[in-house]
Amino acid sequence: MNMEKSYDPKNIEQKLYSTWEENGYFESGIVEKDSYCIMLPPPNVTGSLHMGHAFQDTLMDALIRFNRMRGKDALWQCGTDHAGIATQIVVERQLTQKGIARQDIGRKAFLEEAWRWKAESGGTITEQLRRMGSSMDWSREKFTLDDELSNTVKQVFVSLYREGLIYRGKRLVNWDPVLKTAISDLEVVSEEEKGSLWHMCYEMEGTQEKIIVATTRPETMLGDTAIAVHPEDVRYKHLIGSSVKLPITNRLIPVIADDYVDQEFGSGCVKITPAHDFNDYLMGQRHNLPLINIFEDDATLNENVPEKYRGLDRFIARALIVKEMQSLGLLEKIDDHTLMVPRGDRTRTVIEPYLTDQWFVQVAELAKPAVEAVEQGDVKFVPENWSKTYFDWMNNIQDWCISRQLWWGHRIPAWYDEEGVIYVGTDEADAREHGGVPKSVALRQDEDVLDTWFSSALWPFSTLGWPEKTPEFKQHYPTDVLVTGFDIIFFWVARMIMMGLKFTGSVPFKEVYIHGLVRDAKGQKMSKSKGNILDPLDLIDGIDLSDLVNKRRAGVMKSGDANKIELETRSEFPKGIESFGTDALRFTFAIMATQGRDIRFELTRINGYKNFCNKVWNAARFVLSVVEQYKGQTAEKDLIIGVPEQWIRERFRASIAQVVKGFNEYRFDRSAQSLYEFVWDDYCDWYIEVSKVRLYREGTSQQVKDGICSVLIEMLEDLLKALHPIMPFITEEIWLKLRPILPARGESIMLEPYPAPERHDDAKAVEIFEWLKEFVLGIRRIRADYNIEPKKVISLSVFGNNEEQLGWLQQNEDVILTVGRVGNISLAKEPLIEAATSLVGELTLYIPFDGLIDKNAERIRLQKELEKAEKVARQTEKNLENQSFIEKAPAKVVEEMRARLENSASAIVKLQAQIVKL
RNA sequence: GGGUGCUUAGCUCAGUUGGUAGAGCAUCGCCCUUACAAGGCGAGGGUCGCAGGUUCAAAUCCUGCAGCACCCACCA
Repeated sequence: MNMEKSYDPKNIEQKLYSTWEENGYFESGIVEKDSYCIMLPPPNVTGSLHMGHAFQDTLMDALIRFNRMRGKDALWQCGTDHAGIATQIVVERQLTQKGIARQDIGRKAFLEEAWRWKAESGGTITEQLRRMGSSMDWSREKFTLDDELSNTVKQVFVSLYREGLIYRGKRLVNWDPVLKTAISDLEVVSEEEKGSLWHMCYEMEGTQEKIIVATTRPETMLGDTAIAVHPEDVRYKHLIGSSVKLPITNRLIPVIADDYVDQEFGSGCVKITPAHDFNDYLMGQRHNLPLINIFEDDATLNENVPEKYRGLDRFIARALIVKEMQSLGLLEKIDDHTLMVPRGDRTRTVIEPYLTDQWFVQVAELAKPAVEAVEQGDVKFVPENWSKTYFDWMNNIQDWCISRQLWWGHRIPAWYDEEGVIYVGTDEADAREHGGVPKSVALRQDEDVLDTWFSSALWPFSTLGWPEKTPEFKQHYPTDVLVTGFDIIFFWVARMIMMGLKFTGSVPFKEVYIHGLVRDAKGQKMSKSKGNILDPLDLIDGIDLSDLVNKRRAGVMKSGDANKIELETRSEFPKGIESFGTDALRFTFAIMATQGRDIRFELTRINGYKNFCNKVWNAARFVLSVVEQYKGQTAEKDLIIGVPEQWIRERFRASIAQVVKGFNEYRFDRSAQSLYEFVWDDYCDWYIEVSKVRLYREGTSQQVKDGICSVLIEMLEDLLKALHPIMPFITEEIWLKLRPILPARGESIMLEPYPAPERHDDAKAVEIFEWLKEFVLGIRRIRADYNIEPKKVISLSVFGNNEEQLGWLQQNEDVILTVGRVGNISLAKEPLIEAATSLVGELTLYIPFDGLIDKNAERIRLQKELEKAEKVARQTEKNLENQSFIEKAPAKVVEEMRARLENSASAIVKLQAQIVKL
């Protein structure tokens, strides 16, 4: 059996993945087994994998593999999203570089471009998902613009429309003047920015009186249709009902009273622009004010403003308005002011409230059952506190603007006749039939497409073939868990719950696991523009410094920033990034996936877990070589299973119980931690070391040797299986090498049953082995404290009259002799003086000075031990002297406390005596 | 203006119904011992953000405060 001396993930991973995929191991069968199903949050089809994906995919894959091994019919439904805005921006940018605007080539040609781009780059992310080891069912891969999914979209749209839950109307919406499309509230991000508050003077009509209004957007004055004051404001009460002459346009507008106005802010007078502000719009409705739209769709000024301002950009117009007001002597003052500026999440441009015809979903009615589902626990958020966030949003939910003035997406299935009457249907024929429109009447389809999130909201059932009653839908819906980030609870999670309940009658998933954000080592959010992103593939394969620098510089806009980023990158990664392999990356994600906290990704951590991979690799290398050398033909029933064997089995049982619990509770950190400790501390540091002694020693019977070999193998296989959901590649690679010496097994570790936490009744063995560990540690501490050369063989004396422990000593003498580098062990009839001392259970072990140890040093060492014991004694005494402790604390705790005091007291006596003698 | 999370060793973080404060990395010794130097063996290091309260007992429960981060919200 040949294994390289150290683990090298290169070459192994991709080969194994191809085998798995080719053999169909990822595919769910519709079989007589319980389903376990996860929906992959579909990544943008033309996107590429970032650390957030890698993290999320690791967790999902761990769950899927774990449940598959536990005998479930596991389906990880995968696919990609057409990502309307994001993809359209990319394609438009490509056209712009060729000097073409999308309007030049028209809708049809543009869509061909977009599909071409999808074909070209659509494989990137799916290939990267494969590199992560993701065991998703590729045979069922979907795309949101597939015919099947598009049909679902149309059906849902038509059905909601006919029920009156979708309507079209002229409303003030968030308008992105760069993309020239409406966007939803969620796609607007408000950011605090420094700006100004301009105080402008308006003259009253007919009197000389002036009033002052404060505004952050002077240019919108061209669309003002009122001035509002508070009805109780004594300063302005007398003006209510009179008119103001709006400067520049010289229109007359009324002064109105509305208690929305805050008397304390600014001057207490508010200019009202109903067509360009959400509050003003509402106020306009209350007071029947006219709406004057002053913008074109690109936010240049339109024909409703004085001629000199027409065609100007809004910000240029702003400056000119301020200048003109100033020259008219109507600019009172300018204050610095920080305000929340609404920006588009894709374009970062300032969003305009803009009056247009759009399609909306009336959400309140859908939200109600979706809230109840979470209240009743049909959907559970993990961690639980996210349900509060969900409730807060759902209880204040606004109608959802679902139309986008884009081309890439699901075209709205609505048609208009000459008079603009709307006919909705799954296709034109259906719309005609439903609306009773004869063939002779020409219909034209709505130009707009649906918000990408509309189709995403249907993902859990559209991918399973709904509305057809497919076997997949029956088997896998509702799905088990949705794994996602908090940032799309509103965008996606809430909407899936609403749509799922509305159309399938049940929730789309039973649990929602919300994970944290992956940040850089300094705790900063990773972003291209900050130049601090790490590419998961670079962590897997490694990257040299110059490539890394170039990659990071490329994401940055300003060249000054790029230089700064280059410097930072060079100091943080002086040698670039070495190759860590997928398993190390995945293990890092898993062990850092605690709940309710973001994770900081540090190279030191992943490096540590790469070492862990190597540790597993070498343990396996050891087991395989040792088995080859020492294993005989002992029959199963004749194997001698010793104390260490019983102990390691019990340790595994306890560990695997923790691991299973961790997976069930989405505490991947605990599962991973528990596995790490078992493999390294228990299996490698103790069991393997102790096994060596007994295998290498002459005179060990073949039954014992075969017992050891069989448990070495058994534990190795079990730990590989236990680790497999987190580290799929290395575990498979080793398991395949191990398989020839295992009883009949299947083709792949991923199809093997997950180890179960079976009961072993090995309490005694555990007690003995833990005692043995203490004994060895006692020797090691003395050796280390006195710098006794590791090669130096020492003698040992033991004093004590605990027959049981003396028996353990005798039974395990060989282990102590070898692991402790001890030449011989003798029993002392009385305490020794000229020796270093260590207390182990009821026994005292002595290492005679023999010139190795200085008497004074030993006295100091014992003094320290004594202080420790005294501290414990004081603490426990304090408790036990307290009457109310004895009365009120549980008996078990009191008992423990007594035992602890007894132990420390006996240690104190022994240590004091020894110190005195010295 | 509301809301959520965080504050524990030098760093990054665990700490599950309250019952002797833990890990990894880093640091300091000693070892290239035939699975692994990507390793082994050992050591040092913490008034658990601050102030109160509940309790026999508080890192853990309650209240208040401070700092940091994030989310939501129409103050011109």
